[in-house]
Amino acid sequence: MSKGETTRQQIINEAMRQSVSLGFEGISLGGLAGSLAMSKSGLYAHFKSKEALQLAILEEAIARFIQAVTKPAMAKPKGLERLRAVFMNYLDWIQGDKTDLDGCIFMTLAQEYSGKPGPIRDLLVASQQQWRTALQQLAEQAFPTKRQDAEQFTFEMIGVALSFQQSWKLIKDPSALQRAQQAFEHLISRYQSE
Amino acid sequence: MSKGETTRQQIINEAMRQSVSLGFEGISLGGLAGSLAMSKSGLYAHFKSKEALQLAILEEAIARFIQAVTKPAMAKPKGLERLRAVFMNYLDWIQGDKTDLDGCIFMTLAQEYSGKPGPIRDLLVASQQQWRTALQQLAEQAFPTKRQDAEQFTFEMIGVALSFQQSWKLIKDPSALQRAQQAFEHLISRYQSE
DNA sequence: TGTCTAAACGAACGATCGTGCTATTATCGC
DNA sequence: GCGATAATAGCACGATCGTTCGTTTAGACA
Repeated sequence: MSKGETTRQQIINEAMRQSVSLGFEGISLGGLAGSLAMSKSGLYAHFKSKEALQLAILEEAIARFIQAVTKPAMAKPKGLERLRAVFMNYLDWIQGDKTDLDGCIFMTLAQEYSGKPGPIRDLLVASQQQWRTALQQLAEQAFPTKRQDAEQFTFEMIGVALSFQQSWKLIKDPSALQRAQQAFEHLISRYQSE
Repeated sequence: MSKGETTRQQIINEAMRQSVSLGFEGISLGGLAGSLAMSKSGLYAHFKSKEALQLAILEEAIARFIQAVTKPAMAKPKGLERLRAVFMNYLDWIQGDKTDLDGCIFMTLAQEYSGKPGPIRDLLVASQQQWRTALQQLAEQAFPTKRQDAEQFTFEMIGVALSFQQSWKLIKDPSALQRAQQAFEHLISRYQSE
């Protein structure tokens, strides 16, 4: 990897970390350059615009999410076990201990770009739909007798994750993780019944 | 009401509307003044600082939330019916048709101030805890035999609301409302069983 | 090692940010 | 209606924003 590509990755890495809490509008190129101990213009030379940097961050985040949440679960056997693994990886992703990102950047951007059209929103929505589709397929495999309810399952599972992030990051409720796991188990047992 | 108090309310009103989608950092006093067809300094004279304006917005939002969600439900009989009314009002609040706020400002601020200490975060957290406590009490009244599970119920119900906002505002899923209602009914029937 | 190209820098741009100050205008009690 | 006072406007401030420029430093390959 060339020198330029290396620093470009470092920029994206640091920018991604800051974006989790500050959002894409909250990060500044000057502040970023300061965090990386380099000049603002030197940093800017790696991207055509701030929006191009934001898109690069989002693309990198999507890749990391798949790498951290989806992919490792594929080692598990198809069905409930795989679904459970994805959920646990998802909670880990939200906690951010392993990715040192404290929080889920997609939840930050979902708020920021709910009412703001443009290429960033488009990519974000596309990635979210892809994620929901993937979850839906996992649910169909886990509950083959209730394939038509997989979309509803996805809706509720995402809700558990969102509630977890809010309880954990904002309220700082120490029982948030336990509550999320318990909610997931109840959700599962509901779709297993009959 | 004096002239000053009137325009102060208009400022807060417009600022609140913009804050839902842009967040508290995203609103600018210049832009706000432009939207209200008044000078930036004329607007600024009503508040000691931008943060004071933000606090005023949040206080007003809390008051409106109670007025729109909590209070009307008190007309319903104690128990499940009242709990259901609160949930429905909550969904209305998130949709924002009646408050013309498109979206729940608390969800926007929850993201923005998760990792940003200060008086705004303090007030936001306090209001959220109050909201959770209120929901918990409603759940205890609705399911008297499962009083120790009321906190878990609250966690999951908030998750349904969060998932609804995401599906409705970001993904624009037309079945979001139905999914939320269905999730709530399943949640209720779980706590009613036995 | 010398040369060419890539990478980083420093300075400056116009614009906008939040925040003061002073002056002008409108409101309200007598 | 007049005078005191509240409300709004105008202007400028230092700072920071994203962006562009020309220059200098560093890396990569011959």
